[in-house]
Amino acid sequence: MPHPAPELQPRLRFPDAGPDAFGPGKAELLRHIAATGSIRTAATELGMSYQRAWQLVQAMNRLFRAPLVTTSRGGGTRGGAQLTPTGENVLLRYTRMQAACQRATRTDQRALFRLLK
Amino acid sequence: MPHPAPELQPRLRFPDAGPDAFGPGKAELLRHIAATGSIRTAATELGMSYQRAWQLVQAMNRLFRAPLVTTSRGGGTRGGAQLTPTGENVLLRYTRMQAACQRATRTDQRALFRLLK
DNA sequence: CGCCGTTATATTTGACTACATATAACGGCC
DNA sequence: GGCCGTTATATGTAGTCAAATATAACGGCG
Repeated sequence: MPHPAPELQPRLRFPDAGPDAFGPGKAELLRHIAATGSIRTAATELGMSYQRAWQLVQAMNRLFRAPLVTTSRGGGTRGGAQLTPTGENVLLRYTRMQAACQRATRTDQRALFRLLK
Repeated sequence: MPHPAPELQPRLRFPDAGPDAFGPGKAELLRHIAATGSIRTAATELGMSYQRAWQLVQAMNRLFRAPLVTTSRGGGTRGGAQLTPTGENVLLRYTRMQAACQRATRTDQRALFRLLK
């Protein structure tokens, strides 16, 4: 079963459709930053430039009342990045929302995929 | 109660994130075409150019096995556009999926909105 | 006080997108 | 066969966006 049944990953974005909104891209970046402790490493793993990742982090931090990611430069650890409690909270809820949407739309998803070319 | 509680409109797109994918924009266009019987009128109502609407219709028709919109030119009716059964089906299911996602994520939505700036 | 890998910023270049503009084609009806 | 409002297509242009490039700043540590 190479294609276990095509499923759409619901792409939730908020608060609007603009490019600064929080969506699946920023969520994925957040996951990698949490796992690696570095914006640069996360960016490399996702195949995007450091600048792009940095832009996204800035946009995220500006979007919420409190920053989602904190950073540090230099020192013995050579700097790095960590998720704040707010960041962890946002990531947790977003992930849960994705799963909930997936569950709630499974039947219609399959029907629609059968209509695709 | 002017703002009855900010709610995110889940922006479902499939089959991927590309610009040709079916999402809320094409769904809305489909609704207006169904209501007005004209691509041009629908485009005007949505504040977009006819060309843009036409591009979207083309992309939709190419995406699915059967076209979602049929068109006719000239004649007594001066031409127009209608939804095919497939078009009606897609629109129905997409609308239902939106509503299901809305329901399934209400709690997390509110929590996230409280964190926004 | 220099080493190091990271964060942080500025600038330029090229590609892509959106938009306006223009024009053709259609075809029942009078 | 001309009228009409719509569908359908082509083209040039401006505006926007992504990527590449280059460089500065940081600061614990040996």
